[in-house]
Amino acid sequence: MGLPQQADLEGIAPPARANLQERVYRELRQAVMRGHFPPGRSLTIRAVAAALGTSAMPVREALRQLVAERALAMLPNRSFGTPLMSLAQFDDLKHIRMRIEGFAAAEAARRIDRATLRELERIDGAMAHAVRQVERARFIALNQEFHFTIYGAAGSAVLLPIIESLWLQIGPYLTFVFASGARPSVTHATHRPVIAALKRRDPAAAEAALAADIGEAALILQRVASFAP
Amino acid sequence: MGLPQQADLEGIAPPARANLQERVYRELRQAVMRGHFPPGRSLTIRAVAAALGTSAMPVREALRQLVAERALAMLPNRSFGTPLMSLAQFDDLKHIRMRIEGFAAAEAARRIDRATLRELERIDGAMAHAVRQVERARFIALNQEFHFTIYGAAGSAVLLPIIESLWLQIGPYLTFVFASGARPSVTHATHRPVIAALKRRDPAAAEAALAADIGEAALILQRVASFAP
DNA sequence: CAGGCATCCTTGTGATCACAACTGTTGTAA
DNA sequence: TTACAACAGTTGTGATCACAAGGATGCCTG
Repeated sequence: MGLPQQADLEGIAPPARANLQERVYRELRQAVMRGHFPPGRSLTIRAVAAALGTSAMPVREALRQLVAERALAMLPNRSFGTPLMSLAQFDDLKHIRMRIEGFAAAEAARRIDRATLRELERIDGAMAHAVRQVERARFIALNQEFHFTIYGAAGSAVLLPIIESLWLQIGPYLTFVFASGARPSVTHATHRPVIAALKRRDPAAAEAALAADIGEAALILQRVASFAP
Repeated sequence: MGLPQQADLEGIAPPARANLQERVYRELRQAVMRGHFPPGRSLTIRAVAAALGTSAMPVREALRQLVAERALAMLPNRSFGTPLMSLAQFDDLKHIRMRIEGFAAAEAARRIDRATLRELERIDGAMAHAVRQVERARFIALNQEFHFTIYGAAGSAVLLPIIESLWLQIGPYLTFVFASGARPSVTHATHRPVIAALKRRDPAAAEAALAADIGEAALILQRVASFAP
């Protein structure tokens, strides 16, 4: 009965749990992280349910899950929405990101293999291409892929969800990248030292280079974004 | 109509939102963090609802929220429960904790005020008392209060929920403290250098002392706990 | 006595309904 | 014209029901 057990089947992806709630959650999560919703955007259960063609049940659970991850917040009017940060909060987030993601980069420098390094080179090349074509959405997706390839190489199942939560928190502010004419090529420039440090297996340099990348990106965002008082 | 606005009312606690779901969430969250549930303990929606005298609705949302914070996990049998870690995962968690909570301690050393320092002394004294009386539950609560007083002094709204998530993840392993005859006095000894470093406003020393405290505590837990293969 | 199968029970999941709190608007009266 | 009250609409929240998927249990048969 059935195919014989094969070693290939080790550690394959979970069956994706044909869970409606899970699908709604993934959908909203990616939308937030890719900057589809501006800061302060309010999301009502019924509106999302209607947009996705489901009932309210899966949506309210997905929204609540995203609140727990700090991707969304409960507005004072007891409604869901993307958080609106003050400049001080944005700065706080930037510093924590530099520290935690820098740490992940240092760990990655100790463990990364050749195949993953080549993967980073590939993404970096694709980003340069996306810059020329001014495909901002693709650029943001590639940037995300670049960073999380490194964080994945750090090999910590504890660290990864933490970093994802941090990215969910800046997510809404990526909308300003679309709105403004900011040249994303700067980010590309800051990626090169990261790759170089990883190749040299230099943890301290990797940490510094990645922190610099985050700092640069935050500086650009700070210029074009608007903040809560 | 009503009382005149007073400056005293600035920044008071939110009205606690007489939310049933919120209350269930808080209850379960604290139970997990205080080590009321052993690793691998399964929690069914209906059982919790019955225990709390509510319907299933608030409970399922609270459970899902806790899954998002890594306090609970979805067991392969599609049921909720506290996570069961392997020794490698426990070690990973320990290292991330030492790094992130150490960083928080370093920040706290830069910003902590005299009143909070006195508060730490008070908690430390109470812990010594609890040790003598072998009140393990009280000891765990005080230890939690000690650490989070420091983390609160770090003054980062981004860092605090991250650390709370880390504590939720070790929570179940605190049950072994109750089960075993482990002497918690060691923890008290490692708290003294932390306080000393904070008093000296020495970030590096505070980070090292707090990391040492976490390392010591994890070592004790490692001895008495049992892990997944 | 052992193995396999049918049955029941438990589980999470999704939908629907009723409700209270709040918002914004509209209509009326001074 | 303005102020206030009533109302309609929207929102999250909680309860309840139906259902499919597993898992366990017990019965029946060889």
